[in-house]
Amino acid sequence: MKGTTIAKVAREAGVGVGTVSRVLNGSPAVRADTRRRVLAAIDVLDYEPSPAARALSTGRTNAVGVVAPFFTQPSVIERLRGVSRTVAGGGFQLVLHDLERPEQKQGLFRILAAHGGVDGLLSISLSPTDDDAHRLQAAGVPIVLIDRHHPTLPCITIDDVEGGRLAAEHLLGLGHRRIAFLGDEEANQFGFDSSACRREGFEAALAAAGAPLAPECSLRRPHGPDAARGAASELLALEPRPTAVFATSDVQAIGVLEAAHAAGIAVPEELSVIGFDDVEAAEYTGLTTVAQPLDESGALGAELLLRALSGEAVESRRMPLAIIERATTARRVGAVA
Amino acid sequence: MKGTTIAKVAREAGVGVGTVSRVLNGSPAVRADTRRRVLAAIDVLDYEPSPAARALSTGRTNAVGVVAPFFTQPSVIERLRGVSRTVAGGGFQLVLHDLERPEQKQGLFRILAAHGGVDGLLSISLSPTDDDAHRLQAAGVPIVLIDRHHPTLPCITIDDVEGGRLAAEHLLGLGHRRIAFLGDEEANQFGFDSSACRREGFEAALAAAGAPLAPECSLRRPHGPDAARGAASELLALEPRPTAVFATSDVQAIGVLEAAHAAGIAVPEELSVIGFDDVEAAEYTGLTTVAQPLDESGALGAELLLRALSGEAVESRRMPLAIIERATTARRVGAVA
DNA sequence: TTGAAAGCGTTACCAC
DNA sequence: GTGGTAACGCTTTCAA
Repeated sequence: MKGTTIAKVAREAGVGVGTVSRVLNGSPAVRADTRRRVLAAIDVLDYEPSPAARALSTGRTNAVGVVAPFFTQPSVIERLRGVSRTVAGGGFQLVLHDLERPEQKQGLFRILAAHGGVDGLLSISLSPTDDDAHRLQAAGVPIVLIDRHHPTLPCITIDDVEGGRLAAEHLLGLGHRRIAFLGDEEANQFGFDSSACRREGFEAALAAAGAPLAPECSLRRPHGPDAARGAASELLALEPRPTAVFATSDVQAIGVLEAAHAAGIAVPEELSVIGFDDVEAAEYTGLTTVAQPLDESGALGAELLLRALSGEAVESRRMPLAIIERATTARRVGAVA
Repeated sequence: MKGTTIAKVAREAGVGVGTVSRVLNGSPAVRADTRRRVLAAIDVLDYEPSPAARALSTGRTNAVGVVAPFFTQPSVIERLRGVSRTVAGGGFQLVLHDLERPEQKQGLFRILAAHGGVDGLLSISLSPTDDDAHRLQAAGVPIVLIDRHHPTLPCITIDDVEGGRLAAEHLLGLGHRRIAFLGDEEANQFGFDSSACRREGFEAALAAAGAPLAPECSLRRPHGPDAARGAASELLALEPRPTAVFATSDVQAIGVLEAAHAAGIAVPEELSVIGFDDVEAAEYTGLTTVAQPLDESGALGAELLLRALSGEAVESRRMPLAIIERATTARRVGAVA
């Protein structure tokens, strides 16, 4: 019950508050029958300790903060699932900070770094400034980055360049030569650069195979299904029309699928489409994609943070990538096997 | 900086802690130039107040808890988006409690009800027990339910029965007579009953139109795409085959779409499919559905909670429903207009 | 093994 | 207007 304090419990049990505290915290230095009396009092009074008082006294909150551009990308949700499971499993609360606009990033880490808010931080797709990183370190607040590189902080990442290369090779292997690219705008205020890296790897592989990406076949648009649909329409109106498209996210790839459908272009017969991420919607839509372990990346990041919280040194990890071949890519008609 | 306390700021500014506190809390009772000195000291020392100390002193945490069966249903995510936006807008932190298994519900509300954790609670699709509800009230912790009815607590709901009726009427209006139903298992440990209510309204409307739901056409399965696919296959193997299916969630409806595709049955030409919720995937897949304002329900729930937190009395709200006609329903072949 | 008391960093009340 | 001080509820050290 609210209003029930450790002092009342102590009085009820006929012991000192120190003893109640020891029972609460599982200290072995309490005689068995004293413990029983205290437990009984706790039960009778329906006592629940105050997290605030505890936090003030110990300096630990038992909460970890998660900073994420929450709803911009479904992939974030899947990462969050892994984070949530692991954080809860470790007995921590999860304080979620959703960033919808880049300005909100300003000062967020700094506030979180200051004493009290959270014991540790998990940052999805977002990186603190150098200044914030120093602050966090000075404050002793560990942070783990997920889906973001950083020179000094522990990160859970993938090799985006390699991912682009994998997509290119898959398409190339199916005999495609005129291949289009659809990615995110590369100048963005959050500083996301995975789309750019994927493009790099993709372009390099294409060039190496003697089928360089034509400028008119390379589009970069704001992230989201609508922009993707529009961009895809442009791509499909090209002469000659590309026989395959690589989109740097499943969301965009699905936009391409829709545009193709609207234009009466059969996938994969007339157009192959490959995405990136392997979000749930990719399974729904039968999308071939470059899969990264989303849920696992969140879980691993959280696990690393938990370890850092218990004093262990942790280091960055790189997650594996794999092509999941579903129903949207096929051998180019007329291609030589 | 961690370690910087209000006392140090006071010393630096040459004032008492009370004055610093007043400045911090925007009290007008501070002379302008004193305020300036304090602000300067705060800046120099890079001071950030301790949430824990503040919480202990004021009894308020500035955090609201959100309890949700987080990842079982995509619809929850969309609700969460509205919640997050509104909660953050109100200057509160969002503490997320994901329930993956029903047992976890045990004790959760009770812990949250106790002093300290959060100032208020938002519960998505989940209801506290009567005992917990009393506890919350006794503790003065307001709670608002989203997507769940409750006799005494404020709720944001929809009329599920009406939703079922809408789906039936849409299909009936297109000339369908042999219509199938696919819903969730009605006995579940979370106590979800929206699927059952939708079925009720659906069945009633069908019966009223003289086209009662055939027993073999009514399937209830565990929620999720896989089970839905399986169930849909059964439905599609029926003789005579239903010409339309109502699934009580978009996730299940998408499973039906997949099964139809796999069986080579054309949608909507040979089979009409209507879902429920209008999640984002429904847009991707062109699914016709009974739409409920998911994001808005979260936002409204959070808004109500914020009001309750500021002492206002709040009352339940019912959200509107609407058929969104996309590409998966069509007039039955041979039906009389 | 236990009790008493000193913090932890705020806010809020009470004098001045 | 402003400074000092008593809470707030817990953990932890120090004695006993």
